[in-house]
Amino acid sequence: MEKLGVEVETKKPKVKEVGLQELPGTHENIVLRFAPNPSGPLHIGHSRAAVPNAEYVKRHNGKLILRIEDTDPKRVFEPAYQMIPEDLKWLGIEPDEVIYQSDRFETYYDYARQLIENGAAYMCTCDGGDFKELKDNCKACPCRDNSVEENLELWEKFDTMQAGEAVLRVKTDINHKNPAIRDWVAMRLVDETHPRLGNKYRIYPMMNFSVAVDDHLMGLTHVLRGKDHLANTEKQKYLYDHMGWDVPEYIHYGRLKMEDIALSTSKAKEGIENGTYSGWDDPRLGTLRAIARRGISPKTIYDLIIEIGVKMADSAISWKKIYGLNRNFLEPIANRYFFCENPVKVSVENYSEGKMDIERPLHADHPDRGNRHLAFDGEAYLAQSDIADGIFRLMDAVNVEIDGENIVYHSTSFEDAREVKARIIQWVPVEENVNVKIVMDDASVKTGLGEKALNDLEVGDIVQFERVGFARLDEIKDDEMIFYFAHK
RNA sequence: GCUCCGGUGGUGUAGUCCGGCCAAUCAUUUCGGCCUUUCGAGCCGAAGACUCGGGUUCGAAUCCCGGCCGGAGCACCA
Repeated sequence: MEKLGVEVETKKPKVKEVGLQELPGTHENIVLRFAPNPSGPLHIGHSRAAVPNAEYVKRHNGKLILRIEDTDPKRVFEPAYQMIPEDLKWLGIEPDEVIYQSDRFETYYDYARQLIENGAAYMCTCDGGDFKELKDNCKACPCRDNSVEENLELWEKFDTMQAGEAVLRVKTDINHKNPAIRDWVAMRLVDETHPRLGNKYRIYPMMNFSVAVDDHLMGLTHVLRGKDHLANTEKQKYLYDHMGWDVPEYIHYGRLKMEDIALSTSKAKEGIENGTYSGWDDPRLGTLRAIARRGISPKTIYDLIIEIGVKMADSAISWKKIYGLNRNFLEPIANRYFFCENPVKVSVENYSEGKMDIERPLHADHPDRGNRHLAFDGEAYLAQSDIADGIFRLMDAVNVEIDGENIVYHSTSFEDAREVKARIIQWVPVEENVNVKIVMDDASVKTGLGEKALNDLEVGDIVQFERVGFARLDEIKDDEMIFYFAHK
């Protein structure tokens, strides 16, 4: 008995984690960072990195750094400097500090020099191909044996060399079983004009170098990154080792595959430039701003990413899942309205009930929100796709029988409609209505009429068009309202 | 090819480290029913999974070995 008791006690309590696993290592004064390359606005894939960082910081009252990794001028898209913080804000993420790597070149140079002085890095003037040949065969290149003095001399002259003529390499293990790890490049020459630096510098740090220096200097306790950085983590550990720094806790998460939108930032940019897409918020794109425009709640994305967590296995997220979650947010807030696509004006023969003022609640579950009013006096617009032979109930109004071109009054009560199992369809009054366009998720447009109560809406409001789906009001024009379709 | 990493319902997850409380959690999805009124919302209900084969063990989703499948990296990109 006693033995059993001891065994049970040594076991860690199994705490049910909600979504994110507990952070390894310290939970005191944690410092995390989100470090995107400013090549465009944030994509849904970026939220995979941003959200867990922000969530851990929130849970442990830590510090979140937004670090803009703009050390490759070819991959900097200037507007992204503004777009990234905007997109983070939409997600509900406010970094405690924003840092631009392009401000820190002098720092990188200091550490590069230190590394050379320690004999941990060397200037390599080999041809790239030749170096690879040697490296792949576990052979050091001739430059590796140069003295510290020779290296320092080359380092001083680095700035005057031709791009490609030399690089600074960090010594690792030339026999490392993974060739990718062997003596990686820390600094190279770049002649491109940098959007923030102009042509002030020619010596640019490689990502592995600037990231490791910054992660250390900024006191990162944990580094969350995709598993595509696994080899980089190992490379960077050599640098920590050379410098005698403590390594942070590394957490690698798997790839996030998103169905339908395999669109990379560069492809999206190209499509925008050639007119294929209307902009970064084109509904076909997977950018956060496109998703926002369609009425997807940031909370949906945030929660979904938390649910996916930071495990190493890849995951594929589907629109169905996003829509399903988002529906839970939208259902209680979105008021209901009628919309008829490709409206057809119909007159109900033999209708003699006179003018009806029909009231329908803005939301069936929230009567306190009030009612909309729809007038019916024997005529209405119906959606073309709803017109077919049979008995139909114009929702809350009358029941009609359609037979080819003829539309004849059948009855008025809902009970009569039920009795004949009439399908219930929505309609729009002929006197008072508004022109509505709905931009669908494939950028096609549904054109039709909506009820006049839509006039009370403001841009940004999300509604549910009954039997059509949820949509966000994007723009109010003089003679029409433009919605973006979210989902059913 | 080489190096490394994964594999729980259609999808996303919990459980795996420390084997039994797991005939496996929750969400989404699909299907069915309900609803004085969304054939598309809502409500209720149901369906559906441990990659395979060996081994260890009284007992394996969980530990070991092997196969299969999938992914990533192999840049003077990040």
